[in-house]
Amino acid sequence: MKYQSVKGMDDLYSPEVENWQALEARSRIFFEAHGFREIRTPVLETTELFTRSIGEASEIVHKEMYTFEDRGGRNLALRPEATAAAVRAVLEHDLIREDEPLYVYYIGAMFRAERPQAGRRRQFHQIGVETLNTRSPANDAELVIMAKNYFEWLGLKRFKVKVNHLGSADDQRRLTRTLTQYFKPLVQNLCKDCQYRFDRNVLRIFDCKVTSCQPLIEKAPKQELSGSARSDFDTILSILGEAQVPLEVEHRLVRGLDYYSGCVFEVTAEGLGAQDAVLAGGRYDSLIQDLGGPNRGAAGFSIGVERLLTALKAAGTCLADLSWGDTVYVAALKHGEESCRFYRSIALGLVQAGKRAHFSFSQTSLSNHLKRASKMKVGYTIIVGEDEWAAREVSLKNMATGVQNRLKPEALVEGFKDV
RNA sequence: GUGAGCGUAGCUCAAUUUGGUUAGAGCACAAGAUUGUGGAUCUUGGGGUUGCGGGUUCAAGUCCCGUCGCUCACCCCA
Repeated sequence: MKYQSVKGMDDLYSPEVENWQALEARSRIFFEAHGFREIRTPVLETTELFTRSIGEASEIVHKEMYTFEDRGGRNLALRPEATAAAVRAVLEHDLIREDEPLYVYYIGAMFRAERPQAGRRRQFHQIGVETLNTRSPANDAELVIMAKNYFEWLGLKRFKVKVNHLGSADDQRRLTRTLTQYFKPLVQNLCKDCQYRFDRNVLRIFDCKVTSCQPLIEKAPKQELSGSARSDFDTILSILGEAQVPLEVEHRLVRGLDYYSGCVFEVTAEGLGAQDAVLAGGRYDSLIQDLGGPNRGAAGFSIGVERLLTALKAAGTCLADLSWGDTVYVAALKHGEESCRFYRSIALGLVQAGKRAHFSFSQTSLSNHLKRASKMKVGYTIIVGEDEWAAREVSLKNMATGVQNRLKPEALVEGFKDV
């Protein structure tokens, strides 16, 4: 085979594509019902937008971005995520009003040059929301509650909600200091990856899954929230408790994008393999200002579409109706210019009747036509053979009951009632 | 970027203890039994450079090397 799709980038077609269509449609309904409006931004942005927002040192920017120089010498990147782009667009068009929160959502393709594996593609898709110009802990809690309702509404049965609070900037600096002190004498006992993390970002050691590191991590000092961070997190937890969101406070939950600042959360689902996070998000209070805007807080989350569809499938939930019950199989046995016009009028009648039509021009026996129609599980079959053609009529057959009527094409729409 | 596993028909897989004639089966597809009436059954049929290239051998789907691709995991993340 000469050509194939680029590694980690998939083609999508029926019947899988119908699930995507259904998920996108339902997500739009859900988030628009919650006051969010869609924002569509280009897949290409200047590389700097991402190095600024996600962080120069982050893995994503460091080695996973598709970057290139265009003909004008501009450094561009395929977006690895959408939050920075959404904020850029909102600032560029001055969409933030003084005392009004701005709710936007997006659906689209993201790109990261990682080695593909289960739940990880180089082109993948996210559905995400951003609540801009918000500061209150209640807002963060609402996001988590909305996420929970969204998954339940879609029919995802078993999922876990994990939350954490990264603390104030001071808290984070202090934790980094104490962790560095704590791990310093233990470095040689840590795994190779953790030794690397120790040098680059101690907080990441919490992500380690190597068993030999676990005892050391268990005993490591936890984040001690101070002042408003403490009270904000308490407020969030109590709202989520009232809303009966079953959650786990995961002190080890740290996000890999530098712009996250306060409350962070994650939803994991079953049946996903090693990459089991289906949603992740949190507060990013300094990003708007970092990108040249006013000092306004914000929070949001994004959902991995591929992972969500996998999890829904594992949960036995089917979003798309793939039945062919409203499809009409047309056995077009006559060929020629005049019969072609005849078929076009039939097609029009079917559209008016709200049916889908599958025209088959195969030169095969009627018996085989009906065999195919049966296998496709269509609701009706229209036969136009010698007899019908001579009278310029059609035979309409109900495949479930076997009832069949001869009709003029004009009477076709009404005819569905009688078979 | 690191590691492991796997590439045989459209799909899922076979092919005796390092090898032995013409690489098989199920599903799917197509035709017929039924020349204008379907889902079952039966019969028949089309389909393959065994991913690609090289090597060892009288002989390679099978063994060796390389290469490409896929998968899973690490890493990272949605």
